[in-house]
Amino acid sequence: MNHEPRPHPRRIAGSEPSDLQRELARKVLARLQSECAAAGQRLSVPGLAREFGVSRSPMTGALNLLNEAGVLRPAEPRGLEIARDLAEIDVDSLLPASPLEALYRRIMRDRASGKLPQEISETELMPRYDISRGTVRKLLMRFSDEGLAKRQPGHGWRFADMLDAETTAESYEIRQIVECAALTSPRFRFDPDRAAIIRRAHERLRSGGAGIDGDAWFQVNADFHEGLASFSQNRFAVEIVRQQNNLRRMGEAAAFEDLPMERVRQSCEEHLAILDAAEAGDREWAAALMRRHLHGSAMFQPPGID
Amino acid sequence: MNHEPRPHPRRIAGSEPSDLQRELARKVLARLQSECAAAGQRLSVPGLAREFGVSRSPMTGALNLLNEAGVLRPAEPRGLEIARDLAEIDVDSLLPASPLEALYRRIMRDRASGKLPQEISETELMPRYDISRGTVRKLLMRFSDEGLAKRQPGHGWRFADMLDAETTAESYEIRQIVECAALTSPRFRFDPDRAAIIRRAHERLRSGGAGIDGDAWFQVNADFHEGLASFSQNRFAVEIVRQQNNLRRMGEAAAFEDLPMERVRQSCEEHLAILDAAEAGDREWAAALMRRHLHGSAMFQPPGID
DNA sequence: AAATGCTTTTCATATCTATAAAATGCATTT
DNA sequence: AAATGCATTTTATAGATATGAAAAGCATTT
Repeated sequence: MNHEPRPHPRRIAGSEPSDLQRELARKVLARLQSECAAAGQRLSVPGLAREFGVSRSPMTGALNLLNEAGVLRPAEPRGLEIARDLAEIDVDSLLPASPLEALYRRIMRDRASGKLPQEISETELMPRYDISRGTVRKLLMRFSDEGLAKRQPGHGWRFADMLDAETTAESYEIRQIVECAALTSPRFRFDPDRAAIIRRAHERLRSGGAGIDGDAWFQVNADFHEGLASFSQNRFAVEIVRQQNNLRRMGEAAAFEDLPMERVRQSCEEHLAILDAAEAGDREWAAALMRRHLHGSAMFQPPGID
Repeated sequence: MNHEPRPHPRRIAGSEPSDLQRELARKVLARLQSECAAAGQRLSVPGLAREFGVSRSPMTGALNLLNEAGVLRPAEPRGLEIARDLAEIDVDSLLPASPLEALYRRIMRDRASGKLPQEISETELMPRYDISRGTVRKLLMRFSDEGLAKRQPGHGWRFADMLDAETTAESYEIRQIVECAALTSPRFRFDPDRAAIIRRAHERLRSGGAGIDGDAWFQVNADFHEGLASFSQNRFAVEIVRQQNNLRRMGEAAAFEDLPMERVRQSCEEHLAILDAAEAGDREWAAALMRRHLHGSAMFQPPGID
């Protein structure tokens, strides 16, 4: 046990950042984009740390990462500020997902496509993806958090049901129930700022800019449904919508087919109409539209188009 | 590394059974009670194992435990059968909960009563309850499974909000939405067997037999709501009701006050009326009663009385 | 007062081996 | 055909240490 000064604890430029720092960097960038933040704006580490529920250390690392990537630049007399226009940046190519995140998605795809069985043991996964038990645990815990897997009583884990027609029908039913009720809840309160962000995302998509892949559409879609649910001021409603989104994400991971652009555009229109009705205070009408929207989507397999 | 014969892998009578085996034994006993199973009935290990989702090994251990406790006896020419009348048996005193289970409840109580903060680290819990890190993880994972705690991005865990008036109101709102919708779902299918079990439990409670503590009432109550939700044939509805029950269990763990017997009796009546309406096929009426039932309960603090 | 940059402290992960327990297989019985 | 009892294999937990990362404190700057 020696007491020599240890190496500098902060991340050295060029060394590998932690998974958390990478993910934070991606989230911060995405958030700045959705806010349409402009070059020159300074960023507050404590503020962002609070917003994302972490301490200053990893957030400092995340901003350094963005600095190295050229998104931010040192500000005078200190701190960091936005270095350039963010609208054109594609988050995924500038800051690839962390290895852990990539693995997570890979496993999800493998499960969705049937390459992984519904029930599986940790030791089965270790050699398969060449990872340690700890990593397996971390990944499975994340699946568990998102309601996509459960630990079985004795040994092993079990992925959630999905894909099959029955589960899909039940999913649409519960979404219809909860989302429509959220719209007509007495505690409903429309949040214009959030609505504006949702609208902007839809319009960008509708106008057919670059990078409209399935993932992008899925995210816009999920944000719409989650956002509307959040207007009900009921955290459980939001939780339910979020979990349903996760489930659908898993189902969709299987379908690699390109999405029918026409359907996407129509869904966008429907979303915007619902948003308009909600903003105008005509919540019964918004709920009716939502019911129809979800009902219409349910008719089309595979899930993911709504 | 030697190759001498290892000790017998099956549990030796008198040695400590595993947590899983204890919990299985308790569940099997409870299930036999609710079925009003009679002395002399033989038990099938493979059948029970399948029913509870485990392999034969732990189920064999669980039945041996019940044998040692005098609930079962060896049958001719082999196997085990019920040894005596089960109606009078109090599960908790005959087969105390496993140490892990006891710890789980203790932590829940401590959290509910404010002895534990909402945010907490694993290392804080280790010395506090004198347990290893592994045990802490297992317990926290269970809290997480039941929606009562979440891992935070960086370090530490965070228990779910509860108790405060706002969360309670949101909880009642979502229950009203989901449970009433479940009753009027087009896929609703009444299950007479399950209903009979629920009825029996209520009647036992109403007639004021021995051992009517808060826990017993809570369980009957939870089974009622979960059972009715299950008639909707929608697994997500059941999941939601279950999670809400877990939340309320946590909230209730704080309130040690004795329950007002009059309120319990009234709730029983309301439950039975809802069940009757559902059985008679008058589901709109059942939903109306349910709405009123949940609304009435919401007026009374603390939660737990419904 | 609030943010920054750095330091110190606390916390959790990685990795290993030993061991306990659950899952599975199989011959045998009914 | 299905259940039992026993044997074997597979799977996960326990315990302990080294190490890396996040949280928290503090002086300094604006």
